[in-house]
Amino acid sequence: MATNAAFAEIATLAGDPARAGMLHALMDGRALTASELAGAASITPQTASGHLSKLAAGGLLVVEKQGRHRYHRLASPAVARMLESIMQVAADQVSRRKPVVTGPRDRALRAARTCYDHLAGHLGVSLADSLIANKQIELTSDAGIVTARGVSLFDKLGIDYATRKPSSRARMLCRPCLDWSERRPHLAGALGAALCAHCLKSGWIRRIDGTRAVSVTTKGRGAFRDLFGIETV
Amino acid sequence: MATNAAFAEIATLAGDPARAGMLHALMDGRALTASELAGAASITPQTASGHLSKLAAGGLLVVEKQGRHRYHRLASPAVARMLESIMQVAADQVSRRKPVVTGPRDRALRAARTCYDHLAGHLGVSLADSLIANKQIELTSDAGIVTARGVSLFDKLGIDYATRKPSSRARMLCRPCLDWSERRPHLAGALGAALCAHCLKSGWIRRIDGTRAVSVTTKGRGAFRDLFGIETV
DNA sequence: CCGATGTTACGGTGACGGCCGAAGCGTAGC
DNA sequence: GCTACGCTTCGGCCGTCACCGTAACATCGG
Repeated sequence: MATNAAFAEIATLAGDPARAGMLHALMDGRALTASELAGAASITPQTASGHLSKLAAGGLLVVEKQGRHRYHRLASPAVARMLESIMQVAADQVSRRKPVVTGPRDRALRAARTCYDHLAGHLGVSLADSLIANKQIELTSDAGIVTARGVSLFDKLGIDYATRKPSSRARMLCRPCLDWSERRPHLAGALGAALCAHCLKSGWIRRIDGTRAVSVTTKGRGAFRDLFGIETV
Repeated sequence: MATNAAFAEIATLAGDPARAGMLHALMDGRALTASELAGAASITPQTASGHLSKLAAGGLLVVEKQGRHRYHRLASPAVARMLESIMQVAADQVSRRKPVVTGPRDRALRAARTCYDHLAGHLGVSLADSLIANKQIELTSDAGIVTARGVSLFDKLGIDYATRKPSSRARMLCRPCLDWSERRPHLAGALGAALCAHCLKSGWIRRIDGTRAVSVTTKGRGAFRDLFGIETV
């Protein structure tokens, strides 16, 4: 079967430690240069270049030329979802072997980070918990919906959660995404992306240098407390 | 980062052609013996044995001893979803290069097959289309819901689509799954699994020997025509 | 035009891993 | 017990691929 070979090819591309590191670094949805990715994967630029051409040839990345820089980005949300799903399975195995190894440098990542286009980490899970507790969304392991209460909340915040809305406004769709550090679902999908964008735009959170981690601003601390009852550290 | 190594390990496990073939064969959710899997991957039993121990050690498979047979099965729905998501990315690349290569022996698979625990192929997509057209479900690329009309339909059929139902019966949750052969979403999640189980239990479809393909019975042909307006060949 | 920077191409080296043949172990049936 | 069968382990062969050094190629700034 031809699909079988293609499957193995894609998985092999993701299977190399160096390439995995680069894909991991691109999971925040931004575009990075070959040198930045080389640093992220701890390899030389020329080795990274080879990997990147393979990833691009395999359709996992798209490349954007801009002067003497070449920006690399995940090719599609489908690729991001694939990486997420692999991380979930990997997280299962890790936690099964070791109780939990909280790296000191991972603290920021575990506290709050972006996951392609939405929020993850303790902050992401807390937000989802708050929305569920206040009956603004409902989540199962497979799917999620926004309730009428949720619709009014997001309207009030001015969050445009859908380009084309389904038939009923009370039935906005969203998607759960298992958090690899918290091991509980956070909010993904179109609504998760819109919420994350709103947090960034409003200055509630800020990206930390070149990582996926984000920090909560003073303004954000107040907003999360007032709107969602979340105390951020 | 430790998670990075674990990620690469999982992806590498899925990346070998032989292992990919075995995982592919296990995608229907059943448990197969080492010999059957060796045949599916076209390798000798001793080679298969090595692969299977690695897959089990990596947590992708669980093994069940039964006499002198050892049955291998996907470890969890999360693993199945991971494989699905890789197939989706792989399908994108395949179709991008070649117009579409319909293997003669794949005909049955493309017509109707199981995808871990739900229906896929032309039949699966047609079912989803019918449910959408009749406003019994709504699907986006991320999520889906069952409408009130859908609830009454599944109640009438006696399909128990959820163990614990969410607050409102009119808002049952389901999940879309991009079909790799049809390239359009079909119905997955708890509802998809329940619907597939009902089709099997009612004798509407039957598994074809040891493959993922299913055939529509005469009884099923009538049921699909009457209930969903689908003409099966 | 010239150096600096970012990126790609090539060749050689080393190691990891898949593959099979042969042999060892456990279970089932006679 | 003995034989048949399924499965696993071991040993050695071989191909593949990641890696880096060196070098060539583009682009930007001066």
